[in-house]
Amino acid sequence: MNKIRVRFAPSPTGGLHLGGVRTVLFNYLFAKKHGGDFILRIEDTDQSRFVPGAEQYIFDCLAWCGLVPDESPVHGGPYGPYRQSERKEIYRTYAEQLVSEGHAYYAFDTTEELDAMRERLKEAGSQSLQYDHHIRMRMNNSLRLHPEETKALLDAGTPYVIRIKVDANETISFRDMIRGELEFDSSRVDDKVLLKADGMPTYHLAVVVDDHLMKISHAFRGEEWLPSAPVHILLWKYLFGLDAMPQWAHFPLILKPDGNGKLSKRDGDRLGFPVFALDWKDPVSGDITRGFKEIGFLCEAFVNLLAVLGWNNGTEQEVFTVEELINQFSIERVHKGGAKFDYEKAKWFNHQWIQKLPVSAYTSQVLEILKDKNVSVSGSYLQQVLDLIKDRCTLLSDFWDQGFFFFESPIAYDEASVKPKWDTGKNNYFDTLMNRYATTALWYQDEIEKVFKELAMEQQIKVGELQMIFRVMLVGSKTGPGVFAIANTIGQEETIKRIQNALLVFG
RNA sequence: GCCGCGUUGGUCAAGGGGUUAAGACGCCUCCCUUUCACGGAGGAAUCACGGGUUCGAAUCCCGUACGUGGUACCA
Repeated sequence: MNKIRVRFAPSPTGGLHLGGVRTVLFNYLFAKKHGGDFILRIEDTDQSRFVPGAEQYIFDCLAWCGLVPDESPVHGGPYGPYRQSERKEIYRTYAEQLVSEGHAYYAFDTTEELDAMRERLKEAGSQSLQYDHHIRMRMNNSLRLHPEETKALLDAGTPYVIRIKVDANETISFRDMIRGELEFDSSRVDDKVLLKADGMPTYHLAVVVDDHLMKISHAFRGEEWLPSAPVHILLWKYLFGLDAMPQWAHFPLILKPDGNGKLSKRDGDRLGFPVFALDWKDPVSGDITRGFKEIGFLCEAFVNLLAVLGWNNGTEQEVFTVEELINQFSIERVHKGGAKFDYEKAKWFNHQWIQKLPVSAYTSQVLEILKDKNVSVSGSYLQQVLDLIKDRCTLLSDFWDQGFFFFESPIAYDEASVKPKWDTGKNNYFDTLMNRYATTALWYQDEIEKVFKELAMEQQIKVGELQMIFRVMLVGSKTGPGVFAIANTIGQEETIKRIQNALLVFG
């Protein structure tokens, strides 16, 4: 058996969204599981849609996810170039070969003529508006024209495209690793353009040629490609033989959470969640679309949640490391039906990974968040804080909301909770507590709590109420981890200072 | 319109002729915590519909409905 080789072939037209990254992931997992190669090929054949920076962005996304290609325009490899625009001349050769073998033809129809043709078909009540065997003999192409006419047109430099000639009444069948045997009636397949007037190939020609030249063994892509698969099968048959054809699999779509349809960037904006892996800045409008990374996702969680969107291993396991995924992945267990994206579940995965990983794994990322808040702390102090509050964090950005009071004194107090409980007794208690804490020799959690409770007992005040007030003094609100753990972490001096500050407000 | 693909709780889903139809997210209740979370224990909620085949159908077959993708010199 030949070496397993798979490819992901995006076009650099904008941000890389969930569905794209999942396609990468499934390709990657399949390759790694079988000791194969994962190739990244840039499909930049549509010059009108080229977006500067989009290619680099794709590499950045892959790098963040840890899905590094074995071969690509930047990683190199023996089958380059890996950018289709740099392979332009290769495709023409194959297109011409198809023409000379009678499987394709030159078509000189202008855009206007094409529009007129569709208009006529529509008026005639035709159910299909395709350029196919029904109408091709009425169009301006080398099938209908005399060879001399065609030659004259060609010699005159008339713009033309090359179209595949799909014969009617043939059954085109192939096996999809996810969906099983699939059959199409060639009569319904149109004469797709293979080579455009600008000399660039369309996707249809380019995938087949490149998959062959790059020795791709398994061709996986999104379900949106299923309807054009017959064209690709035909091309394989005419060009390289069906025996050489890779095995196919078409992944289900990722759908929007509400309503219906394919998940798009717009849905994320509308519903308030990211759909891109990384922040994407539109080079024209300058608009920034937030990415999973910047919103506070760990790459481990992102990969994990994508993996189980349309795949599972048949057990109850949901949290997987990449190694586990590589080990257990199988195309056959990928679903046929599309899945609606659920952001709540996505966040749950991130929470799981924040708990699963040692805090040292993301300390530096939290440090970045703190830097934005103009807070600088030592790594060891931060690590201590992180361990205390990670349970309550779903996104990395939550570490600020859940732990800001470890880095700065409260600026406002939940007075509504404290006022009703406040009296001279409480005032006296905290005044004394301050002094006791000032003389506490060993500052650690149990001791802090012991001093606190002993004083409460002496003054015969209920500990519960005092604890709540103490918490508000240290934090500003009634939230956070154990109050004595907080006091222990922020330290003796700071604890006393905060009591003092609060006394000024409540007293 | 035509062609393709799909359809198990609100969502992700296991199960592929006999099950009390797993589990997870979310939701609700309770416990824990004199805070808020986390955690723990429960709960509500499902085989799209109609016909077959079969002793028996979520599971196999056929229709229908619904959804979705394609129908470009875009990928």
